[in-house]
Amino acid sequence: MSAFGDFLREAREALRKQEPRYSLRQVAARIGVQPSYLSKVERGDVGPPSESTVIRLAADLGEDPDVMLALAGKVSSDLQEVIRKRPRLFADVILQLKDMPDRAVLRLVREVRDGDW
Amino acid sequence: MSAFGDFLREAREALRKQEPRYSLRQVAARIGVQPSYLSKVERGDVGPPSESTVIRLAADLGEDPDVMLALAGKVSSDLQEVIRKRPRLFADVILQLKDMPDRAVLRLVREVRDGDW
DNA sequence: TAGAGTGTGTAGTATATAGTATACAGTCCA
DNA sequence: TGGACTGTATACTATATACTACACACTCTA
Repeated sequence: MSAFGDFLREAREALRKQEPRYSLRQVAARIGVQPSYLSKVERGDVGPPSESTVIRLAADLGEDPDVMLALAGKVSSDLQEVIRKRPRLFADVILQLKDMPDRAVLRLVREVRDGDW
Repeated sequence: MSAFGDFLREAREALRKQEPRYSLRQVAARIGVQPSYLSKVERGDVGPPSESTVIRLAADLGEDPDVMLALAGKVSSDLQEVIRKRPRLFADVILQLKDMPDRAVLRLVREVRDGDW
């Protein structure tokens, strides 16, 4: 049971139904890893790849890199920069998010997106 | 110039003014690392320590572990679990936070904290 | 029915991470 | 003025990370 691997395999298989260029081997070739490795990643046999590999993967599959990085349990390096600049603030946000029920987070996201900040 | 190291040294030196038990060597001994290593961390000679070491450090100095982890550019493993459960949602929040000015984030944090979610 | 393409199993590896071990020079103060 | 303490420099290291290389069995189709 691997969140990242499952997501990856489903996304790739969905694309593969339309275009054969989304076979495991061809994707692996395009993003520059061995097919055996990508296979292991998809089956959760090994952990999620490095940040740069996740990003190349997201680009090839047309997925949102931030979502894929989140699934991989990583924090993108540009986000790390944001955090580093205001760690206290970020820690506060995190603290709130931890205890918040899903609907609250959803509401928060919507408010943030739609509000005039 | 190391955000984590500077914060650490300042926090420790401040405590040291009151109690000599906050010398570099004694802190190192209590949290279970070599003094030479802690010295390098404080001066930014090496990167921030591992998550568990950061947490022991925060506990010994009476600092907020989430703040220190944020300064270390890390995401605590329990937060990673939260993210893993709803990566899309989190990616959305992150996306917003990236572009938000400081005052907006502050306001957001306050609203979240004080609001009845 | 051979050849191209498919996914996967096994074994090994380069690099980064997160430190250790020991030695050294300076300070404090009894 | 010598012992206990301070921080730091140098050299080395165990473990984890993020893969590679290659071989194998299967399927599809021309």
